[in-house]
Amino acid sequence: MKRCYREPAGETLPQIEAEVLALWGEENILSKVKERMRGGEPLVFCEGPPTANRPPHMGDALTRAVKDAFLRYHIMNGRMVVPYIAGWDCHGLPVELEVERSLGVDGKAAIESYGVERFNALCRESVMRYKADWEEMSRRMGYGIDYEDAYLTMSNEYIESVWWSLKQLHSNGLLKKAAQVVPYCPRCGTSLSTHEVALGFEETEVRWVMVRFRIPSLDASALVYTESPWALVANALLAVDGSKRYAMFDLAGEQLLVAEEKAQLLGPSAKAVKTMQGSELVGLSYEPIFEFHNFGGRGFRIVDSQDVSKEEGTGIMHVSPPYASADHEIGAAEGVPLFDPVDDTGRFTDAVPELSGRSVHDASSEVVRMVEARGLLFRWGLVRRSSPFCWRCHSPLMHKLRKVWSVRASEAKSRMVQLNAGIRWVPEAYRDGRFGDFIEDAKDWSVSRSRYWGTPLPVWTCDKGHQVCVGSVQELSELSVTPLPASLDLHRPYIDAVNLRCLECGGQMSREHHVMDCWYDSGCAPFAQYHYPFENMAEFETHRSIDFITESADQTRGWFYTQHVVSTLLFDAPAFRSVLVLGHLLDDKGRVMKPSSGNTVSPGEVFSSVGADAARLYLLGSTVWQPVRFSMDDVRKAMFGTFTTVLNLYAFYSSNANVYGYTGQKAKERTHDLDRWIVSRLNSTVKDVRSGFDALEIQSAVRAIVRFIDDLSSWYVRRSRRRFWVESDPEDRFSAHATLHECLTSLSLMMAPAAPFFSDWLYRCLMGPKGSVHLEAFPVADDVQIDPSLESQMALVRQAVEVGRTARRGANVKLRQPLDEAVISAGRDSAWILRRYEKMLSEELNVKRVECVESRESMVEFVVSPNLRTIGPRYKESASEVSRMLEQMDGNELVTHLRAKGKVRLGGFDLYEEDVVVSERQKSGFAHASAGEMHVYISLGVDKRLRIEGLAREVVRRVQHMRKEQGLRFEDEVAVEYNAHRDIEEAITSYKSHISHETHARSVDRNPSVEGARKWTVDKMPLELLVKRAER
RNA sequence: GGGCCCAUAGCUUAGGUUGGCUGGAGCACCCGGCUGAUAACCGGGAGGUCACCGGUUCAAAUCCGGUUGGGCCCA
Repeated sequence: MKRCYREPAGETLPQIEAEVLALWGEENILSKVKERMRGGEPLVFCEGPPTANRPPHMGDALTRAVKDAFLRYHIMNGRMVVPYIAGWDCHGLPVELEVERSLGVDGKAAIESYGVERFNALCRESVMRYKADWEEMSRRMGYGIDYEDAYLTMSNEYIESVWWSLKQLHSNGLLKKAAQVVPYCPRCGTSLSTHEVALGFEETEVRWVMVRFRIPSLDASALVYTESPWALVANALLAVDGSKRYAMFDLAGEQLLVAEEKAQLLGPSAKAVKTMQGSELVGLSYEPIFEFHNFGGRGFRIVDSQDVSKEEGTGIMHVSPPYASADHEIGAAEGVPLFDPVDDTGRFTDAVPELSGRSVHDASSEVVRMVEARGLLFRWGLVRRSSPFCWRCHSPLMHKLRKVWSVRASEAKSRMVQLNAGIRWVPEAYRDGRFGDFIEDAKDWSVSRSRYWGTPLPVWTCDKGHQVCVGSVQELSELSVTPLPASLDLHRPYIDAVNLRCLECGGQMSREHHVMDCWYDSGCAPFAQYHYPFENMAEFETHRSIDFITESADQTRGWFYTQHVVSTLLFDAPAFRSVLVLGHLLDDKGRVMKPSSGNTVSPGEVFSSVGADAARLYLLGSTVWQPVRFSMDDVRKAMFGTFTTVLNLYAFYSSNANVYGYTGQKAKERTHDLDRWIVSRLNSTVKDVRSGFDALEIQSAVRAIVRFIDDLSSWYVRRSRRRFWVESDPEDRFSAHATLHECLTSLSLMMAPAAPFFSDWLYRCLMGPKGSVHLEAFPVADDVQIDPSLESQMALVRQAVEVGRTARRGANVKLRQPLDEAVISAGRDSAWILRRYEKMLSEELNVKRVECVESRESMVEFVVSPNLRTIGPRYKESASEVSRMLEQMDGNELVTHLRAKGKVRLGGFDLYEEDVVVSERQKSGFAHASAGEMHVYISLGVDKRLRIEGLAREVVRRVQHMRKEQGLRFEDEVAVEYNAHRDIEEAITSYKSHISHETHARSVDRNPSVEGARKWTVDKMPLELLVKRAER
């Protein structure tokens, strides 16, 4: 016989995936998908570019699974994803650090002596290497997107788009250079933006000190608290809040000055001697702790500042202008000359001979000693603080005055808030919560970095201070003093060699040696991925905003933010319209997966062990915006059943379809309840899955699919089994085959976004190897096929079956033993429904008859006993006679009478309802179980006829078992020989044709001396069986 | 110290917007069934103070307030 369908032969999920992956490669499936979606309604997407500086981990796989499922779903629905390309974040400190490490060099001086050209070449190589790792992982997990045309933030085209944006900002006054106190990494020698700082908080112990500043005119010492003792070296001023009260305290004979409200700092023994207004202190001079600089006579005074009130401490703040932004503002306002004794590596210069060459963080304890040596240390201690570290090299950060370029994000605060209101956030709380709060308080964004591997800041200046911000390669070439080389790499050091002619004075201009914050690069991705505005004008102009992005929650201050800033300033439009924020991936113990904790799981290992689809289905079935706990074991446990069940459903389908020559023809009208039911369930499921995807609640889509698989397996196929091979009713057989075919095909389509490999494998098995599930449309629910009342009826039937089986089990009667009768009581409506399914119920419960009743009264025996509390006083000495008579009565009869008439006359005595205690007893001879209103009673009597039938089924079962052991296909015929106990023999002879039919036996013969037979015991009776493949 | 999110069986979790019959599943465990899906399939049992305290209500896992614990973010 020609077999139309491939029959599974023990393939595992990873094997199936490897097979499908190879097919996709051979067929170049991606180009077919792209071709298919051409002309569809655009869906603008942007891959949040992973930084190609480390191998991908499982958390990255989660993000990609979500992106992929989303895109596949919409592609199947006819959307055209633009631009449908991968993207890679190539620049920045992370990459440089990786190279520094591999070269064994540390710091900028070492890089310069190694050579920027060679250094940047290595950076490029490093990026390409990690990019390859990422592509490998992404392809293996089925992330369908164009990797060949991926955007790279290091490409000349991308850089040109970034330059274009910078020129727009520059000409609108939104990109400016100014001296600012900024977070600074001494090791990396560059400043960081506020949101970069946010990425690197770590818990550490910080040394605090309280020091004395002598104020000769008061004959007292001002107490000052600080957690950066080293900055005392550059102290220029003290500041108080003029509007506050201050007090002088006497403590062990010493006069100490602090804010009045801070008295508790000094302890109970301190006595206030005198109080004064802060403004009275302003203008007083104090004795400097150190005199490394004299500040031209403008320093060592007490000044007034609003910033003091915000400070923790004593209410008196020491001011060291280069190391805090508030301090810098105060210093500038007071006209204090700048004194910055710290170099770019964070070390003290020769201006502080005692500390020269020591890094500021190391020097704190030495500074404390120096203060102590001068007798000015009041107290010190350690405190746990979460303080900022460099998000990449983990050096402690400092604040430092730098000339930096910054983007005036603060000027667009309110517009950013307005535009954010139109963005759909999932979960919603991010919009006004974490993200909304952040943009409401947006700070200027310092974007220049004094580094090497990055988009060069395209600003050139001449001797006269004229400035030009170049916005394209074309413009560069026009302004260049010498012709540009044919293929100019826009990176350093090549770009540094390009000098421009100043249009204002004709002088020569050279480039500012900064590169851009790599977050600025990625913030430009929405338009730079198209090389806008140099190419693809239409693609970008028609949409402006991305339709959908998704990344993990840490991008709230990262990519989500930088895109929003750039897009608001440049286009006055939101960068994206909807965003799904993902939670972190946790390990099996609920801890965050981090390379530093050593608890990461390698995606490759997961995919080859349990399969990418299983991992995907597991991840996508979780509530992805909350932290997701992940362990390989969980994936195996949770998903193994789902895939093997579908695989076995298909195995069942294919073996039957092959034997009966069914090849996928459509069903005509469906009449069988089970067919109509599963098709209804199928269409309901399609609805649920769609609404899950549409609402960005992918987990509810996945769960609906899993529920359907369970219904298909545990009810539809189980109940329909025999229909698949029934010879007598080919119409019905056809209907069953066609229905299962339709269910499996739709299932493969529904599973395609979440499990792209297995679904395609299944689809090709069902529909032929030429097609692919990914070139098909996502199923559309047909409302006409949905029959809610049928679905609820079937649920009722399943409940009745479950209760009935519980009853059998309670009485310890195996399902294989046929019984006479089941009585189901379930209330009027339910009984009415169940009657329709009596045949199904009798098969499932293996009874000859099913009776559905509305009340269970007939199944209950009433037991009556006398209530002596009322009878006793009334009938005195006759009471015992009344009791005896009562106990002999038929309970049911008595109760019926009593309930109808209200009293009963018994041997001359009147009895009322109150005189009779009625209790219920299950009718004997029945097993009983109940659930809610539903009660099922099953008759337990087994007469000879039932016993013989049961024995016949035992024989069938054993023959089937032996067939399977011999690996026979079910169409193979066998010859059976037996020798058995008399009773079993009687069963075999009575049911010979049934047994032959069920087991495909050509002959069933008794043989008293059968050789090589298997010995069984059935109900303590011997049974010897020999099953051989029948000769043709 | 502030903000956001979370807490349901041993584990993973549904339900919570819209308060309402007995709080559903899956895994693991124990028990069983089926036998033309068989290294498959199906069922049952046990297991819950719905974190805690208080409030609103005829009625709270659900709404409100607080407490504790956890996660993330910030200062």
